[in-house]
Amino acid sequence: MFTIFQNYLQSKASFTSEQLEMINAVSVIKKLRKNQYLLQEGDVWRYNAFVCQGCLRTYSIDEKGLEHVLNFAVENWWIGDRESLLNGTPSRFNIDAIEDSIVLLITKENFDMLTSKLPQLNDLVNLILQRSFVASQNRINSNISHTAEEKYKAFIEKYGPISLRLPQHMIASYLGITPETLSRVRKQLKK
Amino acid sequence: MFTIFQNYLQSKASFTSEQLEMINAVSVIKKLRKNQYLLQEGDVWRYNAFVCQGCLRTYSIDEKGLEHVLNFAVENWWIGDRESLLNGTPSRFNIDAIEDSIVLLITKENFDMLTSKLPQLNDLVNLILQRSFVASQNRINSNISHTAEEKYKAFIEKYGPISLRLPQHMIASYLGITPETLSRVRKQLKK
DNA sequence: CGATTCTTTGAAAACAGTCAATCTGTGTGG
DNA sequence: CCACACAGATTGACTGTTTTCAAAGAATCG
Repeated sequence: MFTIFQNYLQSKASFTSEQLEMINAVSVIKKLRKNQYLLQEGDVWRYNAFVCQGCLRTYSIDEKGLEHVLNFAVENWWIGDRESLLNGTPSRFNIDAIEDSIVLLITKENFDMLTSKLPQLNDLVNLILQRSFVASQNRINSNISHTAEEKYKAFIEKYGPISLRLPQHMIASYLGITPETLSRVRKQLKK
Repeated sequence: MFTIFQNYLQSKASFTSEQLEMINAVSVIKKLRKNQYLLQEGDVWRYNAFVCQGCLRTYSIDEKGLEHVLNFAVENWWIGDRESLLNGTPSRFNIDAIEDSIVLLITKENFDMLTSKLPQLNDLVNLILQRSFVASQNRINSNISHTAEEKYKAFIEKYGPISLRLPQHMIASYLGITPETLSRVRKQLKK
């Protein structure tokens, strides 16, 4: 599993084997069964987490008990609750595995140590943050501009083959529509 | 106007007067009349911009010619198009002044020079980026979870007195609803 | 195979959007 | 200073979309 992470790192920047060893030394592998929590609402999130294998989701639960999917993450994506990590506050979100998954965890303290010693890693993380921000701005733009059908098409476009791994009711939740509406949208599009 | 920016910087981190001078040296003040563009769709955005005075908005225009407000920014907020800045691509957004405004501009090149020489500034910018990301994630969560009325109440809650400076049709656009719907929501809430 | 979860479908109700008209306030030019 | 134009906000009637509730199929898992 370290190999997957190392391949990812090498594809994004250049690291010596000593540096990779340093990263390995503070990385912890965690296996998750389908439906298993990685983070539960109320807990504080203290890691940087990289998905080696599988698929996870971040979601909130509203007053009525309804789930709202904020993000998905598959192999080679990062996942976590940045708000909780940044402020040390209890998380308002849950993260769980949609498939059996393997994630690589590095505690905030260790990660900060790594980024201070490895400028390439620091730059990489910063770039990812910028891209994440841009992506979420674009998602907001899509949310306020488009109808259910347009949002679904844009989602399929953006997620490609990954979308086939996601239950429809979770995609509906991600788009902010009901599963019934998504089912009808799909029926429309089949023609 | 530099004073406003310096006060802001000092309130967030500690800078020597030489360092502030270095920042001043690459800062450009730009005055904007109400309705004047700061950025037009198709142009490349090359700055980091700080609002000293006034109020601006970032918005897109869809195929039907409708405007969709992505963000507002008032005094002591940063504004710009990070996607265009990061990738050097033509912007898909417009930024214009809602009130007569004054912004402080620093080109990307100069800003990178500053952050490489001033770690406090680098940390500050990184913190802002993280907070911006968290804020936009929360906005997405609100978008997919709430009705028009709930979104409007959350908006007023979050923007406080600033909301009084914004035309209603722009708030409606920000929330992804029509001006008529917002007007009716407000009528409801008056009781 | 039986149980559970997910998806689809139907009908009715709630909600938001569209179009058109009116009202309000602001600012400009005569 | 008034009159007028203009942009923004409100209202009403109507349309269309999405949700809700309920039930029936399909798929998945132990």
